[in-house]
Amino acid sequence: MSEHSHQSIREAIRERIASGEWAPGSLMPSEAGLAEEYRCARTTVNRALQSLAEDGIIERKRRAGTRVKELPVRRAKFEIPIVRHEIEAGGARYRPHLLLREQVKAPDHIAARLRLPDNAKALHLQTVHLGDGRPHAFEDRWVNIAAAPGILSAPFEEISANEWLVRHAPYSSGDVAFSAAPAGPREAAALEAREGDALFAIERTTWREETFITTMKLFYRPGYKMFTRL
Amino acid sequence: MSEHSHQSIREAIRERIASGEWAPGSLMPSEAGLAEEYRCARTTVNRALQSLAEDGIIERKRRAGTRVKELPVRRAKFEIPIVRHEIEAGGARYRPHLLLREQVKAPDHIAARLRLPDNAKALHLQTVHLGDGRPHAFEDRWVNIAAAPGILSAPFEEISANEWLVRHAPYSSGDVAFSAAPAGPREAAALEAREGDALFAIERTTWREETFITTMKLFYRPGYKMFTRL
DNA sequence: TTGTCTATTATGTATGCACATATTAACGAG
DNA sequence: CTCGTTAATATGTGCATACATAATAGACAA
Repeated sequence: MSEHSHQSIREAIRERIASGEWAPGSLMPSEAGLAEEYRCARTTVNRALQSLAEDGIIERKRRAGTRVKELPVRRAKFEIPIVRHEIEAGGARYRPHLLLREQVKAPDHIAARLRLPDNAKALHLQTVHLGDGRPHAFEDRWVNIAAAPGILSAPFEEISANEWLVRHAPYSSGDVAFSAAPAGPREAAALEAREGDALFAIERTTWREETFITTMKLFYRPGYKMFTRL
Repeated sequence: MSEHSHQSIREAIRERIASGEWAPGSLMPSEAGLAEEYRCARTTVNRALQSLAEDGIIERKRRAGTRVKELPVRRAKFEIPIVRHEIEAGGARYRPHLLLREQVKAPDHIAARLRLPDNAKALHLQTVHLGDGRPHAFEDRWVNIAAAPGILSAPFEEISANEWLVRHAPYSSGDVAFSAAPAGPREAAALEAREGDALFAIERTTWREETFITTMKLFYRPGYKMFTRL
């Protein structure tokens, strides 16, 4: 009878929701009630319900109680892929190949995104990520040099810019955008694709406190898919 | 001094990691140690650390202790977008427009994905999601009729198939794939785009227990981006 | 009727404690 | 020195309790 563990209770409740026992939008029993039903402490039920709330399955409000979400917006938790891991997971040998490394004044939209002072130079990097020598993704990156001391002498033939930055300029937050983009001449050449091919792209900008560190756009080879589970 | 709340402790620790106080890969103080430092119960520190572990920032092992991840794989939690919400969030009026509704034998790759018995018919739906009358996304969906009783008489002129299914055939799990695809004649016509345009696409298959409910592919209008935050 | 105050209630969270469990380190027998 | 046993230790988790906080319902007054 008593399945007392926040995980099992979580799954039991989730199942009861899925079965329709509590309709979308309807009020569920209180923590105290469920605790009695499952013969466990309220703390345990609380943990189970908080977990379900985090996943967007239920909604909780003080005093008002817990209710099943009308439209269970599934909050998928997925990992921002690290290119090297993707490639190695496929059994291939990873190698980053640096195509371009220059210090120049960044174009306006990049300077704005990194909040660079006027006329400041930034580090511009272009890399192809290779798996067993074949192109997997093309990366176009701008780095705020002031925010990443030492980057000018980093050995990007051995380690990718991403990994160097993670180790030497830890960031606290960032934003990400996923999109589809047609391959331009640059991307087509780097990925051995045709101009105009539909490429899956990830843009990412990261910062720490008020300091912007880097912004990049990653174009995957044609046909790439990013998977996750609900 | 004593900031005792799992949230504030979580942020404090996160900040200390970001600042480099504990290098990637290195061992952090034990829960007991941190509890003493922050003058709170071990339970509270435990909660803070579990939360950081969920986000992929630290790694914990019994007896071995807690260590900062070498490559902090950021586990971004983001919401699988609901088209209606996206459109309404932009201030536009949402309307689904049903282009096709047929009961036919599903093509092999669809039948396989839904685990349909041989020669079983499935419900095939094609919908354009409109915002203020302009196309926002094109949806191509197959539904396992046996898993969604009543769907044959659902009023898809008023409610989108997605919302009908969420309410009447709750699912417990699913998988999702993001990709880029060139617009075919169908997508181009529905989205008022040109053939070959790069479209952002989401594929989703959902099931409950062992029963597959539906599989669909959603093509967004050219230029669409999906945002999230780390 | 309308607005304000108050009591009630469900969730949020901190605490101290006990015990479970995985893993490592130390130890001892051969 | 090697292998297997045992002890030590950090995290995992449950419980009872206490109090905080938000939101609501109800009482009461204007």
